[in-house]
Amino acid sequence: MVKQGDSAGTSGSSATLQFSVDRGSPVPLYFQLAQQLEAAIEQGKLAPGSLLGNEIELAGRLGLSRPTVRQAIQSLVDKGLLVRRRGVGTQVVHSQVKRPLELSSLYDDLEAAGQQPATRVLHYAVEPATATVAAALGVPEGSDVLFVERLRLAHGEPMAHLRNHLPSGLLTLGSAELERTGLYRLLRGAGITLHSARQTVGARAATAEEAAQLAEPQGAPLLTMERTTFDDTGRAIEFGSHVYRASRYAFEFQLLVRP
Amino acid sequence: MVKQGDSAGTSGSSATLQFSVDRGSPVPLYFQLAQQLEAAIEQGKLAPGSLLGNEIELAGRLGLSRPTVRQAIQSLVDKGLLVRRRGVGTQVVHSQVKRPLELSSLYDDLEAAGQQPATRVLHYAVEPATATVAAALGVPEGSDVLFVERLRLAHGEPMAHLRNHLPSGLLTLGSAELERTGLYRLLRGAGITLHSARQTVGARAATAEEAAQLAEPQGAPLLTMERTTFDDTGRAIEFGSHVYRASRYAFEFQLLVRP
DNA sequence: CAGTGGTCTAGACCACTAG
DNA sequence: TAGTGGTCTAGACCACTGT
Repeated sequence: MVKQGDSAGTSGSSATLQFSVDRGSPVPLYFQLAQQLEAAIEQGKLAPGSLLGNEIELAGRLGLSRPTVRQAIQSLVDKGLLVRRRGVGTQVVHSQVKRPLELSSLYDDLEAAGQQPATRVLHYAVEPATATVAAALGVPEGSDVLFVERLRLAHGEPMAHLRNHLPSGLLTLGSAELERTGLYRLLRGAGITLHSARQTVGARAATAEEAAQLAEPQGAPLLTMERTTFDDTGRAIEFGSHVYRASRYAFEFQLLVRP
Repeated sequence: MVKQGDSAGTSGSSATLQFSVDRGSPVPLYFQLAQQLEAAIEQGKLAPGSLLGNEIELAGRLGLSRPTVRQAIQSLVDKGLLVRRRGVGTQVVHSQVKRPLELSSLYDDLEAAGQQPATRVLHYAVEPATATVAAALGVPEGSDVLFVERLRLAHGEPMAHLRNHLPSGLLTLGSAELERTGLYRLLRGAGITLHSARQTVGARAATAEEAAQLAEPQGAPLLTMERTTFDDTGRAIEFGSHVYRASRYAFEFQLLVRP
C-alpha cells in the first residue's frame, strides 16, 4: 500500500493540479470537487483526452472518501464532460460539449447573444379554455385560462410570435413584467419548479396575418414550436404555440446519448 | 432495530408491492430494483403521486444497503419518473414522461409508428471533403469522405431527403445495407459508441429539385436538420444535412429540466 | 418534534482492460 | 498480472419538511 507515488510532471494530467475542499463550507464536498474539475476542464488545465488519475489516489490526495470522489466524477460524466472506461481510467472528453439541451428561453437566448431582446404584448386576458388548450393543460374545457400573445423582437426586428396559455390562478403575471423579461424567468421567480416539457417542432407557410406581423412575405416558411411544460407534481404549467421567422432563427442544441 | 414493520394495506403505496432481487444474477442489484420500480410505475401499480416509502425501510425489506437502494431510486429520478423532496419522501411523478430525447433515428421512428419505412440510395461515393464538411467533421479539407444521399419513404411516399458525410475508413458501409435499415443502427452494429451530437433545426422553402424529389409544390416549407455526431473520444462520426416534408413530419420530444 | 432525503466514511470484492 | 472503475455494505450526522 504505497501512499506516496507522485508521478508528477506529466503535463495535462491531473497529477499536477491542486484541488482542495473546504469542509467548513455548506457546499457539499462532491460539488466543490466537481466545480473545480469542471473549471479545470473549461480552462484547458485538464487537456482533452487526458486521464484524471485513479479515484482512490485522488480521494487520498483530497482527504475524501472514494464514494464522494466518485459522486463528483459521476456528475461530470452525466454532463458529458468526462468518460469512464473500466480498466482504463477516467478521461476528459475531446469534443466541445456545451449544454445537453435546456428548456430554452427565447428571451434568454437572445440576450445571451447580445441581440437586445424586446417584447410587445399584443393580447393579455383570461379566457375560457378551448378544447385544444384544455387537452394540453389537462384542465376542464371552458375553465379560466390566461392567454398571452406576444411579439418578440431583436434589434427592433420581429423574430417570433408567441402565444401562451396558463391555468388561471397559478401566478399573478403582470402585462408590464412580460414586456421586461421572459416567461420562464417569471415562472422560476414565482417559485415554480419546472420539471419537464413535451415539445413539437415543425414548419409551415406563414398566413397573411403572420406574414404582416413578422415582416415576412406571404407564404414564407416559418418554424413552429408547441410546448407543454410541467412542474414537479405533474401539473401543466404552460402551453405555448409559437412561430419563428425561419430566415432569422433556428433551434440549436447539443444532446447526449443515454448510455 | 425493527426488521419487520409492515404497514401493508395502503393501496397505491409501495408497501403492498413485492420487490425482490436475485443475488446470483450478474445484473447489478440496484439495476434489478430500478427495473422493477420502473415496471411497477409503467403498469400503474405505483400510482402517480404516491410515496415510495422511505429508503431505509425499503432497503431493510429487500435486504439491501441504503446506498444501493438510493442508486436505484436515483437512476429513476434521472429518468424523470420519480421526484425526491427532502423531508417529504420520494413520489411517482404525475405527468407522462416518455423519453428525454434520444439521438433519434428517422428509420426507427417510422418503423415504431408502423409506417413501413423504406430507403432509396440516390448517391454513394467517396469524395474529397468540401470546406463545410471538413469543418463539421474536423478533418482536412479535401480528405476522403463517404458521401451518401438517400430518400426516405413511408408507405411508399417520400418523407425526407437525407445527406450524410462520414470520414472514410471508419466503417465499411454497403449501399445495400443502407437500403435495409437506418444509418445509426449500422453504426451501433459496427461497435461505434455514439456519445453526443450537435443539432440545428430550422426551416426554409423547397428548391425546385427538392420539391420534385419530395412530391411537394415548389416553395413549400421544409423542415431542416443539420447534425454532427461524436463518439466517446470526441471524433466526429457523421455529419448529416437533412430536409423533411413539413406537411408530413415534425420533431417531437420530451425533455427534462436540469436540476 | 419526528421523519425524510442529502451527504459522507472506510472499508470490501469483483469485472474488465492493458501490457 | 497489475491497475482501473463497478458494485456493495453498515454504519453516521446533517438539513429540511411537516405537524
